[in-house]
Amino acid sequence: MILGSEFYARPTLEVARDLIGKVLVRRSRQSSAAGIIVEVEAYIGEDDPACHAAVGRTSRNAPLYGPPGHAYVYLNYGLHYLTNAVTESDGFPAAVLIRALEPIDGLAAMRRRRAAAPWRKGKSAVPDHDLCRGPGNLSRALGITLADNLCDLSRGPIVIEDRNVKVGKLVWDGRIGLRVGTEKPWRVSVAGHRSVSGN
DNA sequence: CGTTCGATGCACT
DNA sequence: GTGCATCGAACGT
Repeated sequence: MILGSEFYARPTLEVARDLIGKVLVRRSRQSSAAGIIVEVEAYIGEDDPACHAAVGRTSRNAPLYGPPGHAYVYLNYGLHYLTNAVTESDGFPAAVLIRALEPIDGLAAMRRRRAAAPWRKGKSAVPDHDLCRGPGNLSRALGITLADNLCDLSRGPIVIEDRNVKVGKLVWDGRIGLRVGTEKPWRVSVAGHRSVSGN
């Protein structure tokens, strides 16, 4: 069952917790690729120094201020697309960053897209459990680009489904890879999962 | 093991 | 001009 906007129109920490174990799917022309969400981070409001909305509303972060249940995709470090789900109410800037997936569908396409990265030329194949490990990696594996920014998560090309997947115990800790706001325990992941980043 | 650092593009000051 | 919500290679223990 595909999650509708009512799922996202809630406090961001609840949405973050409930996204663990859901299935992120991206459909392209022929195939579709999917994985179980095993790691996310919450970014909440203009008072959160790590949230893009901390600088106020700009053209880039405008999706954060829009209706919940839409994608916020942006280019980071000039190299990586990062994928977020917009949460809370229309007008309040908040989102959940999808940081890692356990690949379950479309592995061949994932391997092909990962291998196509310029820095992987001549390198060995990516192990399956690393295909969607890390926010930049999962976006590349699923073929997510700026074209997916603002897409309706209940209509695609990116959708998130509840497939009644059972996952392990959840852990909350500080967000990683940030210069500010690392003290807030707003990162949730499946304890000990191989596909979780930052280990 | 651990830590450091370059690649790379664009939003923002 | 500055600084990233990253990745992975290249070092040093």
